[in-house]
Amino acid sequence: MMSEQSLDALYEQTLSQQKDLSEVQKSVLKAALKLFSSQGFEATSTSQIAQEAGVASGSVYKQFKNKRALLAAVLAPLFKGTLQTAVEELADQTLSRQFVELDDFIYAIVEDRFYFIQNNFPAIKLMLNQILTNEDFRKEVISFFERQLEGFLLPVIEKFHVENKLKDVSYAELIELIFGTMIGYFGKVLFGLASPIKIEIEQSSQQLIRYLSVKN
Amino acid sequence: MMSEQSLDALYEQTLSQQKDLSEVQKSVLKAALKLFSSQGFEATSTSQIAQEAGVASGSVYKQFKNKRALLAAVLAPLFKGTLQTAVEELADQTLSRQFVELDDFIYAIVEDRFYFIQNNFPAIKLMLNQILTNEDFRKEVISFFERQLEGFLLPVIEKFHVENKLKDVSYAELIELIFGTMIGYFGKVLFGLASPIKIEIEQSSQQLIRYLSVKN
Amino acid sequence: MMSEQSLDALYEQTLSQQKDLSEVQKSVLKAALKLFSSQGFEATSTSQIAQEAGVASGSVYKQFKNKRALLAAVLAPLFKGTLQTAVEELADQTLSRQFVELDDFIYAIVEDRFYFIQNNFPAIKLMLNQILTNEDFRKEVISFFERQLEGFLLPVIEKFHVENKLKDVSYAELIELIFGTMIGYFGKVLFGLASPIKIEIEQSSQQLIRYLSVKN
Amino acid sequence: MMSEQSLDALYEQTLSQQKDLSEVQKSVLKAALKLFSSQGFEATSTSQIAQEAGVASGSVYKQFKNKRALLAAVLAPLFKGTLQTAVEELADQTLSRQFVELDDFIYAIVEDRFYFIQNNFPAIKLMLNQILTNEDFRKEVISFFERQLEGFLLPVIEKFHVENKLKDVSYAELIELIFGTMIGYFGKVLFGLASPIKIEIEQSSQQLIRYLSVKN
DNA sequence: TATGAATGAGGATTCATTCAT
DNA sequence: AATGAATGAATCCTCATTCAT
Repeated sequence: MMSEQSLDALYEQTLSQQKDLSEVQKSVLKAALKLFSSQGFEATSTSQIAQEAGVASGSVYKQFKNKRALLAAVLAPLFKGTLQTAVEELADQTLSRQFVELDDFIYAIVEDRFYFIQNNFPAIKLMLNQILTNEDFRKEVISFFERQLEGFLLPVIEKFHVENKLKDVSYAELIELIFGTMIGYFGKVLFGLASPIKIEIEQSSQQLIRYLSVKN
Repeated sequence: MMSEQSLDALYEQTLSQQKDLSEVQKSVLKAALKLFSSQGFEATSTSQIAQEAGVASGSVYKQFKNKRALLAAVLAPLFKGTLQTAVEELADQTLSRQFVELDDFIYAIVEDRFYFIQNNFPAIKLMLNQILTNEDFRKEVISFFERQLEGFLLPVIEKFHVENKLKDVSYAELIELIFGTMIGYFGKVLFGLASPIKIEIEQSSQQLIRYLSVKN
Repeated sequence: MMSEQSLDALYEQTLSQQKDLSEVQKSVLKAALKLFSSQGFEATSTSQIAQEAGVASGSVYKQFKNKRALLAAVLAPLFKGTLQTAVEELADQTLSRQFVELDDFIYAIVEDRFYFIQNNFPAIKLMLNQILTNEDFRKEVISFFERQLEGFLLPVIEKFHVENKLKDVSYAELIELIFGTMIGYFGKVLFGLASPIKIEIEQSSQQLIRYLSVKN
Repeated sequence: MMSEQSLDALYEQTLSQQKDLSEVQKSVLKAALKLFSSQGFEATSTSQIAQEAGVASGSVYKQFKNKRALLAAVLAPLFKGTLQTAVEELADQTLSRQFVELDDFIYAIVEDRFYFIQNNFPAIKLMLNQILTNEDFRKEVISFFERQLEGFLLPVIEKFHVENKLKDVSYAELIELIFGTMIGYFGKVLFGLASPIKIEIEQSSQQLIRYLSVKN
């Protein structure tokens, strides 16, 4: 089961909560995400965004001070609002399910994150693009991930360690494993090398389980 | 030991062999790599490149028809010349060493590729940047990797399969594992999460060995 | 009497009919005609045009894709619209007047064309400039002239031949005579050697009459 | 600028330069004439000329101070040398032949000038191009023609007037007739409308004779 | 002397941004 | 509010010209 709402859906929520964003502005954000993601930020012109959104070029500047602010508006909710929400949802959900078995927990994480990647591919691509060319943004993303993951991963790990179900891997090692798995899946999708998602989830979670579970 | 020469080194070689590239043009290429990699292609102006290279703006266009051709000149040798050479060197070397043990082979690959990533980080970052916003380039990279890896991986895998040292994993699975490992390391370096390279090599190769060796 | 409206006048009409051409763009066209004509196409910079038109340099490109398109916009109506209209007007007029005498017909043509040349000197100069350095343009002009002249000259010639008022000159010979007369007048204006236009018309038409009329 | 120096000054310069013009420089002049004439002055680059001439780009500047001076060098001899010589030759020849008949004189002039036009078409085209876009150059050409023609035409005209063989046309009218005939022929060649030159000479001279000779 | 690499001013063109309607 | 014409700074690129070799 995909626990993850698509970013677009969560986003829609976020946007409706912002009463000062008109339908027009929402369509601008949507157009900006699409074009920034596929062409890159610099290679996308504001008039192109306006055209894609079906509005006048001047209208882009009604809510967004400039092109940079539009980029921020496209990205900021991604992990200032949406991603955070998504992670919290995951945490709540995983905890609420009271995972008894490590295997189930690992599978749940992988499933959840892979669907997240699949559903939010354009936004993630755009984020990566920015990460590659913006030092400050890169740092912000890092600190965000660290804070988010730490908050919900540590208690669960502690639990499985205590129950002697998890091999003796450090927290850092664990982060790297999860991180590497996600990046690996993203890369495979990017390069068109990915199998159907269910198979990918199966393989990746099995791989992690083999590596992490004391049963192996 | 690291068999990999840094791209810069191999590049330097390639450049010296190209008698039609002046010192000025070499410095232009160097400046272009640096700036394209750190800022992105679109966000880098040719005059900025000229300034970084310490030449006049017009000189950028002496050997390179236009900005795009300069990008190609920065990237093309990366995997049309250098990377190919590097891969061949690895193949020669691994075969020549007549690896008896799978563990040694895995370790050698990981070591070799991790050093390659470390030494050529800017160029790889730039390549990734292009991959994210250029469909054709993405396809070229894919086909390149496929051709290169197939050529030197298949025989070795066959050998270890025959010797019953390698678990029953498909070629595709193997590729994904290696691919994922490399992307994972690149991502960690990108995010500043990487441990010292020797430790990373140790951990990643151990992980792969545990997953691939029949001994486990 | 001058039957010919000046190209500028006819042009103005054409422009007003084009609702998508703003006042700014009309002034750009006017400035372009003036400068292209006096300095040549290549020697005129777009910023010079903008300055002459009293607009920003970027505004030149609002309606005209590029400098070449601006040249086309300046020239195309000249003989794609206006000249054609002018020729048709002449044809209508000459036929409607039901010229009884060859002398009157010749005089009417010369008068009409000379006024046309006088009133559209800059545009014709520009056209000539392009003819000298653009093979394709030259061919287009030739085919245009041939089509236009044939359509309205042949019937009239036939009439006068039948009436035995016109000497036995071929159509080609006639074209050359008219052509040569017009070129001759243009050249004299260009070199500042022309007498007042009424005298020029008188002389040139008399010359043609002497050469063509059976009465001589 | 061409117009800065008088044609006379240019002529002197050119002459002295042309004595020590190497084969290389002659080929540069040839290339410049060819390219300027076919593409126009502005549209022709000096490196293109160098390539056409088979020399290094810097070599173009060895004898010619700049591109403008090269244009001058290409054009100046055209009418300070060739045309002048031609006119003088014509004068000598016509006088030496002691033309008894006006018809022969007219035929000789037409024949001479038409061949001149045919043989020097590229240079004339280039000259015309300059005339169209350079006010000063235009004026100089006019005064040159006037001076040249006056010198050798007036005596002959006087002769035929005295002999009562020439109709009562003014000198100005005569100039215009000759001028118009030449321009007409040039235009016809330019537009590809010219018949074989012998026929053109025949027709044009007959036309002039009919108009000028008292016998008609 | 001849070369052609290097220069940098200048030109075409784009595009983020503003503002009058 | 929405529009889109107008702006002009910035960018890519060319090319006349210079100069060290």
